[in-house]
Amino acid sequence: MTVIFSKKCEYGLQAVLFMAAKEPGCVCPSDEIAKKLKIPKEFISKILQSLTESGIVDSKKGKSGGFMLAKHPSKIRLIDIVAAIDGLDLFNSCVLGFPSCSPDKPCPVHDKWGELRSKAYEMLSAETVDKFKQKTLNKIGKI
Amino acid sequence: MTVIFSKKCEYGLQAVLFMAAKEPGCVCPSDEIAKKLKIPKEFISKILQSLTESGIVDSKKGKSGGFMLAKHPSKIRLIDIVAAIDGLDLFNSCVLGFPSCSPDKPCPVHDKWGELRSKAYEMLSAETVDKFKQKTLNKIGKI
DNA sequence: TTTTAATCAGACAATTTAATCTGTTTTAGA
DNA sequence: TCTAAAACAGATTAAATTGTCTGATTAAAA
Repeated sequence: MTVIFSKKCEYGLQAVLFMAAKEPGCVCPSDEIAKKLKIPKEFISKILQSLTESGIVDSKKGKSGGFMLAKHPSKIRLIDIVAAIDGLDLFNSCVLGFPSCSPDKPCPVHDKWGELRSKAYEMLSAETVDKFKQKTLNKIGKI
Repeated sequence: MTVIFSKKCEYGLQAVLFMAAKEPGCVCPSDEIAKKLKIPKEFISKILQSLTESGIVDSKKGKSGGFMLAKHPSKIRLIDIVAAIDGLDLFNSCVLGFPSCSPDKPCPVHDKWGELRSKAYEMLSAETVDKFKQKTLNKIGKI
C-alpha cells in the first residue's frame, strides 16, 4: 500500500479540522471526536495528547473536560500538524529511497519530483485550519 | 514516519531505472543489482519476480541468467512500476483518510490536494524510464 | 555429465505502525 | 464529600511491512 501521511497524522488533521469547525474555545472530549469521525477513541486520545505537547491543542482534565485548540484556528497551519506528528522528512528525503539524495547527488527524478514536493509544502504552509470550516462541517455531516 | 511509495516500490523503481541505464537487452543478475543499489539481495529478487509477473521485467533462470526489461525503456512509464507494486490507491483515496471521499462528499482539502495529486499522476504517466538514463548513471556512480 | 550460478517458492523473523487494554489522576457537579 | 467523566500513562496486542532463510528448479559452462 501507499501512504502520504501516517494514520496518526490523518486522524490528527481530521481532529484539528473538526475542532476548528466548532465554536472557538469550545471543549471537545475525545469520545465525541472519536464518534463523529469514526476513529478508535483510545487512538485519537493518544494523538491529541501528543498534539497537546506540541502546543497545538490544549486539554482540560476531569469531568466536562476535553480538548480545545491552543491557538486561534487562523494561526494553525496544516503543515504544523504534519510536522508535529509525522515530521517533515517527507519533504527532505528521496522519493526513490536513494541514500544522500541532494542537489549535487540528485536521484534520477530529483528535479521532477522536487517541484511537486515544493508545491505540496507551500500549500500545506499557506493553508490554515480556519479556511476549511465550512467544508469540514459539510464532510462531517456526510460520514 | 511518512512515505510516498513503499520500500518495495522505491526499490522496484531504482532497479528498473538501473536496468534501463544499461545496454538494451542486457541480463542483470539480482545479485549485481543488489550490490550496486545497496539493497538486500533476497528482497530485490522478490520484487523483480513480481515485476516479471506484471510483464515489466523478464527473467532467465540458470547459470548466467538474471533479469532484463521486458519492453523497450521508452515504453515503460514510471506509473507502470508504481501501479504494479503499490497500486494506484494513492491517487484515488483520501489524503486525510476520510471514508468515501469523492467530488460529492469531498473532504476539507479535497480540491487543494487533488490538484497536486493530479500533477504527480501526470508526471509519473508522462515520464518513461529511458529519459533518466544519464541521471541514473550519475547517481549510481555516487552511491 | 557434473558443477555452478541463477531464478523461484514458500516459510520464517524482525521491525514498525496501529490499535487496545488497564489503571491512575484530576475535576466539575450532584 | 462523593461520584462520574474526563485526560493521562504505560503495557500489551494485532497487523502490516520489511527483510531473511532454506531448499527446489533450471540451464549454461566446465
